Amino acid sequence: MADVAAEAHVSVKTVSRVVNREPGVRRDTELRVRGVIDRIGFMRHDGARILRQGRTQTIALVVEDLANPFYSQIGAAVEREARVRQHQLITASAEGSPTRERVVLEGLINRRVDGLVVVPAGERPATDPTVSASGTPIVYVDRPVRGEPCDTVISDNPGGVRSAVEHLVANGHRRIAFLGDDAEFWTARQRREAFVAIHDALGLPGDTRIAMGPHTVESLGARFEAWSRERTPITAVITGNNRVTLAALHAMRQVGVELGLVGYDDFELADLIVPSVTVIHQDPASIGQKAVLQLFARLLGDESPAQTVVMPTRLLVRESGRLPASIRARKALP
Amino acid sequence: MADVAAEAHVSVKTVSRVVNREPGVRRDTELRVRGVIDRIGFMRHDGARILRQGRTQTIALVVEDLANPFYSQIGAAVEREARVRQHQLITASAEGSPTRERVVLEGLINRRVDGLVVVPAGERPATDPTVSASGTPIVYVDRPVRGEPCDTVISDNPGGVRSAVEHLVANGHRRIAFLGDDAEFWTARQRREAFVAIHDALGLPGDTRIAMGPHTVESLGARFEAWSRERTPITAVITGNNRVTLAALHAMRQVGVELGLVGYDDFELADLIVPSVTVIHQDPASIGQKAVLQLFARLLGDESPAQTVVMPTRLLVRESGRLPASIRARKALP
DNA sequence: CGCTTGCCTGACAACGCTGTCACAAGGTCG
DNA sequence: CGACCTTGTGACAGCGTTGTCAGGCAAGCG
Repeated sequence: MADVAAEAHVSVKTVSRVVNREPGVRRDTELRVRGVIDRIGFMRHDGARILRQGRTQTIALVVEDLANPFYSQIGAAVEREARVRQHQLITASAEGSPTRERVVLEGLINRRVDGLVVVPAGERPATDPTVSASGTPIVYVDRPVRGEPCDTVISDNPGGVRSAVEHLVANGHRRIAFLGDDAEFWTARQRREAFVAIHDALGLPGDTRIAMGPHTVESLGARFEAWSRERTPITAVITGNNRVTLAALHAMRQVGVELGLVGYDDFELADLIVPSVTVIHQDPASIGQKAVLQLFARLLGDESPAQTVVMPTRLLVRESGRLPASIRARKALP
Repeated sequence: MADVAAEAHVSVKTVSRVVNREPGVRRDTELRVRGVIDRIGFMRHDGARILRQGRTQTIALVVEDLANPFYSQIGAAVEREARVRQHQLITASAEGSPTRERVVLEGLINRRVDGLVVVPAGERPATDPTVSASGTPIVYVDRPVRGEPCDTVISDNPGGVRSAVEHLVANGHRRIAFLGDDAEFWTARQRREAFVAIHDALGLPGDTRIAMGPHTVESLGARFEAWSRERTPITAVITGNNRVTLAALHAMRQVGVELGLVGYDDFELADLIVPSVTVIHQDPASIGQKAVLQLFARLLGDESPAQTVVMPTRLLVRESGRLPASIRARKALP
């Protein structure tokens, strides 16, 4: 900037004014400065600008696994919203480890990102002193954290699970199993609890099968085979998220069992599988968008109490919730 | 840092030394400083550090659409590699527009990112003066750019397409169509050209059907119907990327045609569809990783000539390449 | 005892920008 | 004709670090 100033016979401040389109620069001065800028290819150093102004115009997104479509869709939405607000997005992955999450968050706060959208790995980061002391606004997504209330955007897990169970029951299923992801995840636990609650409320058989992850195709296959050998086998499963759904589909195919299925999370091609898969749909893009909106509200000075937004889910009814033909036949026998 | 210094009765420089674990600080001084740091919760301001040191420890990834699994897998790989090298990753989307890409790249260069991994929207960004003048190392991914040679990581498109055509021919297909994505994309064009070349080399019928995108389920459905009414209808299609494959699958289902299919890009559940989908597999994670490795080599001073890495593809043979039963029957008739 | 050596520590400038304030020149007004 | 405003411009400090260099002090050496 000093070079430009010297070349254009003005002060650096005037160059700064031109670069930032500040008013109060005479037309011919501006043109002269612009000419020099173009000629020597000057580009403002945003690092210095940031240091001076205090705002980094950057927000960060911390997720578990960027390759998971659920998170990548959130990521795409967050990036888009950030971009239209002239902010850049740093994406970081904690790979599900609270320890790594702490390190990642500290790094981001050292960088003075203006705000954070976080899918928390553990459940207590809110009380992490370094993070909360920094005053950086955070919006949590998909899972809440313990401690004082924080801005959070979650899915209506109980509602989603209820719609799934009711749908299966309406289709004649009575013995329904729940396959949740790792119980370490709050989401997995909340969905399991919702499942148990609605299951009891509907007066379904008491000896429910519930299995929490991590699941593999093999482990699920073995489980399905074992279940199918029982006296009163289950006829349907509800899977706790997209990972589990995919594993379950592969496992069913592999061991050749036929079960009713409703999966949490929609996924590409769910409608092309045979039978097409009924899912509890939650829209990751809306979730991400909602989170960013809340974050920017905070950045603009919104001081209202922390807010938890529960995003509605929608049951996308396809075919997999029906009572499989083989089961209908078997039941008709005696 | 000044606060810490005052509190610990040392100079800011000593605090700096402690924070950065520089040698040459007496044990008790260090402990005293650390105590104060913990007590008042000091966190180094990386912005200032960056300004002073010149390196931002940040790289950026510019893609077309973060929600597309192909890109999000690249993103996950790039983020991981960046993280292990103590760098942060800024992800940005240009939404396929060269104009927006220019703006995005300028923004990133203003931020002085240390390096860029770019899936170029247009074909000439390399010659963009602002970008090249900045001296920021760039590695292009998935598509090359025109102009002087640049570090590039691309997929072996001709090889992939050839394996697909040969596979279909080996399964008895003779009349094969190619459905490419928008011809604006280099990848789409290169795959089309490879298709034409191998098609001719194998002496297949000359009146090949080739249709470039953008495609929708509806447009493809109409096309399939029209094609099926011809005197000598095609029996198989090759789809030019994951987007097209998905649309084609939906379209086939919708209009009820049965065609052989090989798709470029593997996708989740390709093996669970009926018939399972044979694909040309390219590994986005390896592509992303390769790109980052090259980028960091440049950052560490590698001055060797620009390099184009062609990543091999692998044909994952499933069922969709077979001659559909209906067609076999029809052929047997006369 | 004076001199060198090595170890700690601190003063200071600089990284590149922008906010504040001051100032000059020209115009307007009573 | 002086007081006052408006417009365009520049000097300067300071954002929070770190690299450089210099200095103080104790130990080692001849």
